[in-house]
Amino acid sequence: MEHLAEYFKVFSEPNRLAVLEALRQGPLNVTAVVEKTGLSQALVSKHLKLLTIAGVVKRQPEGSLVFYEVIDKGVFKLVGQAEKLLLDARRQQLDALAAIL
Amino acid sequence: MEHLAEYFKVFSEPNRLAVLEALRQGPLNVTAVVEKTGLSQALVSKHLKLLTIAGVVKRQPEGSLVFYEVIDKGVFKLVGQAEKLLLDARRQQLDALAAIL
DNA sequence: TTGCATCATAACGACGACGTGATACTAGAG
DNA sequence: CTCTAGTATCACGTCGTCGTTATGATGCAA
Repeated sequence: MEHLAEYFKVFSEPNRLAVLEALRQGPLNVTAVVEKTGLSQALVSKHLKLLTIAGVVKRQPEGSLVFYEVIDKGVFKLVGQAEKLLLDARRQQLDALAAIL
Repeated sequence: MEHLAEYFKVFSEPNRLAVLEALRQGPLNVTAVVEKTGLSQALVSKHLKLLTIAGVVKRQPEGSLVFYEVIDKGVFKLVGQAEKLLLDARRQQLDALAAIL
């Protein structure tokens, strides 16, 4: 249960999520992720390291570049599910509000 | 994207996850959750409030008791999916290790 | 070898979340 | 009305994580 919470924590950070999204369409090297997200290089490196340790992303050096790739694209399904639940939660809250007014 | 991260954050805490699990089989009042989880009353109250604000759980007072209920049981699907991905990530890491040794 | 990218790490300060203990609030029993 | 069980909230200390700046390490080209 603690491990599961830690896994969720991987996705609980906006910038980390942005880094993950940058990798949705395929492998990118660090600089490419930096340009695509607008985050600082040090920060991108940190998040990529976390994602690697979490087993979400795979690190592969190629010459002087280092490419990162999402291992199991099922993570995007997880993200999509969360988005859906988030929308439903919003609707429910509006409904609850409407029931009062 | 920030909101999505916040939503993930809801599930990124072991005790909060435990509170949620306690509600898997149906509505419970606060004391029941306290007994089922072993957490302090104040802490359970806090987590339930968070879950309510997040729209995951519904608060319904009944007499002097207050019952909480999971609104959309799809959240358990989300949790299950995360568990699956977590397991796969573990396997992948072992495979990566085996590829080196 | 020297220089220039690319990437990783260290040290630091700031901010937020967690858990606890104490206290307020509420509804119903007596 | 009073007392009690159930629930919510407050104040506080603690700890983790985030982002930045600066620096270290690596590979390739000239």
